[in-house]
Amino acid sequence: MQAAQLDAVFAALADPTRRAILAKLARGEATVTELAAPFDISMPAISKHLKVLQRARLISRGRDAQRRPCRLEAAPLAQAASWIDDYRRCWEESLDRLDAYLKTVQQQPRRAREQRPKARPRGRQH
Amino acid sequence: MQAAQLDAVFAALADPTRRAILAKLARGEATVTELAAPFDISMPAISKHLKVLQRARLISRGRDAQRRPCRLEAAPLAQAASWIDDYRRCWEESLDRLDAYLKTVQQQPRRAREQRPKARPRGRQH
DNA sequence: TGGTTCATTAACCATCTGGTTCAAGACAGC
DNA sequence: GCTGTCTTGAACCAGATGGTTAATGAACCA
Repeated sequence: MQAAQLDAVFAALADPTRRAILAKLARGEATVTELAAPFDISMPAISKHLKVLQRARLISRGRDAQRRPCRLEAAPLAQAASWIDDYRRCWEESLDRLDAYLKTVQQQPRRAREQRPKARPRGRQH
Repeated sequence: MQAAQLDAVFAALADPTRRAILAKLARGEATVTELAAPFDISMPAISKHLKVLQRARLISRGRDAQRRPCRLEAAPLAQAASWIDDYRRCWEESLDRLDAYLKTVQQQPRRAREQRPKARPRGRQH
């Protein structure tokens, strides 16, 4: 996946309105007015959001008379997930550090817990 | 995970410089100058990127004399992956459509997606 | 002490983003 | 045709973003 495509996908996912639109589309095709209904913003605003999603190829659009139904497209989401996935090995280490940290911290008085930056346990890294 | 946190994480991931920084951090802690080295931008620009990553809690920072080493933090990445994961059922449908389409088009046996194991990372949060 | 290194802050700039309103395009039904 | 519905386009605005340069802070070293 090219960088620019990843840029577009993550940028598209960074807005709660757009995530909500995707959530609705996950339950099936929908028209623009249907997608707009839950939100308190104007139709052109929705149209812009759809354009962002479309540029990221997260949705595709059809035609049905005056309507332009939207449908969720899987591939870019899968690719974004796959990008994150590449870090799994590293995060799992980090999650292990987190676990260890929480374990040690939960046995300490609360006051000591509040300024953390220096005290974190440092796992081995590669 | 709250919406605002997801916003911050996806927005942070939407920039190629920041993704490259994360990629480097995946191989271990690094100082700001080390992180800046591959890029052709000024140190304050790197500093700003780090602040974005830190606001998204994707990195944490320590202190070592004048240096402020950065470290990858796993949890928010895992949470972002998990958000995307919630759509898996829908995308797989769509990916299946894609597969079927490719099959009819190129008339080749498709031993597709064996490279998507992806059982959700360790059911830790959610 | 004073110089050097590592990193951040301040001030500024151009561009992008998310919203608005008003106008227009595309189509169905009468 | 005319009218109403669904959707997009154009123009505009405020605030965020990604970059710059110059100045400052913080810590080491000699």
